[in-house]
Amino acid sequence: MPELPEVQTICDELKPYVINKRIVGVKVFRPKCIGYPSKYSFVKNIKNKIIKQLQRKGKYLILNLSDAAALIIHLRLSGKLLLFKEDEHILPKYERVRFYLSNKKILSFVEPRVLGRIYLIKDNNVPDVLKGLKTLGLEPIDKNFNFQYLSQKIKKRTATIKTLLLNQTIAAGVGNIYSDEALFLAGIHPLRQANTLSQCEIKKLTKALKHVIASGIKSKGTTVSDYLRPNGSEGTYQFQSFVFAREGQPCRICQTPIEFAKIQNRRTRFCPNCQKLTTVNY
DNA sequence: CTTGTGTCCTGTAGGC
DNA sequence: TGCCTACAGGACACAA
Repeated sequence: MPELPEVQTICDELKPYVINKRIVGVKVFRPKCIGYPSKYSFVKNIKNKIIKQLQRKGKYLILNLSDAAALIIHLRLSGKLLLFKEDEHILPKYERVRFYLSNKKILSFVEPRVLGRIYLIKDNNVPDVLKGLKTLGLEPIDKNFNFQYLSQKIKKRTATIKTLLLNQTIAAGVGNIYSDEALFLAGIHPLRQANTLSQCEIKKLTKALKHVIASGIKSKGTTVSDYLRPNGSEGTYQFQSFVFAREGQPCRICQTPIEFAKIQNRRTRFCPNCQKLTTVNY
């Protein structure tokens, strides 16, 4: 599932191939994947736009286009952006949208589960269907994401800390993988109520979030099922993860088997020994 | 405002 | 073999 490090990797690796290239054509195989506007307007308005800039905000990838337009892509669970040459005649399975670029490259939006979306906006007018982009909180790698920030966001909340880490208005770009990893590094059980965390624990969690996101970027993301980089290669963070996708395997610190719990209908992995459910006061 | 639950989607895995 | 169900989960709508 693409989170901040995965989307950052995609952004970085697409850049050299798409900046200042013109979108000469587009094919929409699955109109559902166009979140805004209609398929008709999307196809009509995107043609001949030039990709001026690429950036990432939270888990959103933003392609700034000529004529004050922007293409915004959210990969959700299983979305990929693959890049290949026109003359390679590659037809990826589950390809939903395909962009033809002026350098004879094809940018392919592949999304088996059809939850990912592509939006085309104009003059910075963000439609309601994209309001998550406007309400993003700080990203853990932001220098302003510090103890004060996180503490103020969570200290009075009764929800579990895991739930709040997945909340994009609190920690933009964090998803299931990196929230589990950060909670492990901070020694905090994912089911802890946020308002029971000590100052020390929130400080540890702040540091852990910054660390796992930065490590994820260095590793070019985590490949466990769907995520691939634009050239089809895999990320490597999964080889260093402490808990993610390791249920049943021994904890790398204490050998206790990693467990999982369902939190907000999400599978959450943790070490029952390193991450105690009881409040710890320092 | 906050919290928890249901929904969108479809391929895959496991049960029988 | 083949049908069925549960599951994966990010974001959002909605109810309480």
